[in-house]
Amino acid sequence: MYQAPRGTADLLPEEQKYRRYIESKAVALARSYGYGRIDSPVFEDAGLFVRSVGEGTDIVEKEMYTFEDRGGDLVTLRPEGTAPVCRAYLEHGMHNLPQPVRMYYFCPVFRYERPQAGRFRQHHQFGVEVLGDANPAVDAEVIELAWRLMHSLGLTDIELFINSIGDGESRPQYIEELKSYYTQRLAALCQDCRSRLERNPLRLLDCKVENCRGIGETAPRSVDHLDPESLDHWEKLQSYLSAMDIPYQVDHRLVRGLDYYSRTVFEIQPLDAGAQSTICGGGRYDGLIEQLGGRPTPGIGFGSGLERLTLNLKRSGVEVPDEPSPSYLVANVGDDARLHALELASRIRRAGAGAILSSGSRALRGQMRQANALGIPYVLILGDDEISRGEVVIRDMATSTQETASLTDFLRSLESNGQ
RNA sequence: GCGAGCGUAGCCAAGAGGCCUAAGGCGCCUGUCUGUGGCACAGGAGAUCACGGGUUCGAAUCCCGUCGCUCGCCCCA
Repeated sequence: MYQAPRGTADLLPEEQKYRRYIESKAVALARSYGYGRIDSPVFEDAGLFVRSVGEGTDIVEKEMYTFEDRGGDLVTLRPEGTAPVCRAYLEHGMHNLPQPVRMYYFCPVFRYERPQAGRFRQHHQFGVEVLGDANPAVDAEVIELAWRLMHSLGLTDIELFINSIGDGESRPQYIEELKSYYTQRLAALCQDCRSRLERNPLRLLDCKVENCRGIGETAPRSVDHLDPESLDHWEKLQSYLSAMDIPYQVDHRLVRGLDYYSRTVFEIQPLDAGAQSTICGGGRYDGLIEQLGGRPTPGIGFGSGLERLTLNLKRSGVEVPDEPSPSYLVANVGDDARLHALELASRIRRAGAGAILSSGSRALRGQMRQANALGIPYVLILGDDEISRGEVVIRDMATSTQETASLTDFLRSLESNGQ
């Protein structure tokens, strides 16, 4: 038998309410901040991600689904949400729109990883991007949006971590300093950290190994090596967050695994953090548009994993509303009744209400059971007697009461309710 | 990519070499109730015991491999 590919999952009907819930909250919030939706293709030219995410990153080096299509083009299944939005910004000349341009998206994301709790090969993200405004007030707005999204979902036991990793000017100097600090302590470092030293020095700070952690505590901090403008940006961001009553913690070890970030980076995590705990992560990427061939254009955004959000909703016992059942189930007894039931169900739907046509192959008892199991509030009963009199029995399942009405009256009241 | 645990019907599971033509529960279907749900009782359907190979007179049970899931690392949402 076939199974869904490793690291992928079917989202079954009974799970959809979580996805629907998150989407409706996220859309409402994004729209209230003036964001417009964008949908980009599931696959892109492979080069887009190599250039934006960065050649040395894990994502590009070993996690991308890249293949040659039948025409010989090298394409990649989207491994993250930001680069395609930036590509679209450039492709559609959005710099001619009033700046900044605010966009949000929902999309599947693909990374060839080893699956475990909260980590998949295909997952889904909600994300936002703001392009064309370098002001720290925008950083604060984006972070506030992320923070308020979590709260509107009912996730309140969460923490916000922020850091600044400097810009293209100051970062190389900081990285050099970091390297020399770690090089002096090379003997005490774990194997991974030794290779990180050359490959991705910023990640040294994030090592979980006990020894390296200790070394990281006293390592040079990026915020102490900011150029004057980045420092100003950093300080303003913090004062803005405070002004909006958003509690945050500065985490000097917070770095992110994508090369395009500059200045502000942030993450939101649940308090009882497990391994794959980050439910929202983002940052500023002022050099990215230029990197992709555009004019220098600042940008900032975040991504949030829908599967991880769902996991946390379940863990925290947040009540998510069920998707409503249709109001009516049309039960029928006898071959003649089937035709009339079909017609009645159709007319109910045309009047704008929901109806399920019961398979009349079972006894009425079985049809009632089905209505009960499906949570249908009203059962309409059609048998030979009702049909010959042009009537229908309307049973209210919650109160176990029922009345007989004429079909035309019933449909008329349905239509007037619909308007 | 590395380390550890697990894999018995749609779901939860008993089972530890022969008494397994695999217990029980949930769910599903039917009946008790000739046209009326939720409760109860009775019955029924549903499993090549993840897959492949091996050991043995005999394997769900032991061994090996593969696949999948879970947990940790790495990395990230």
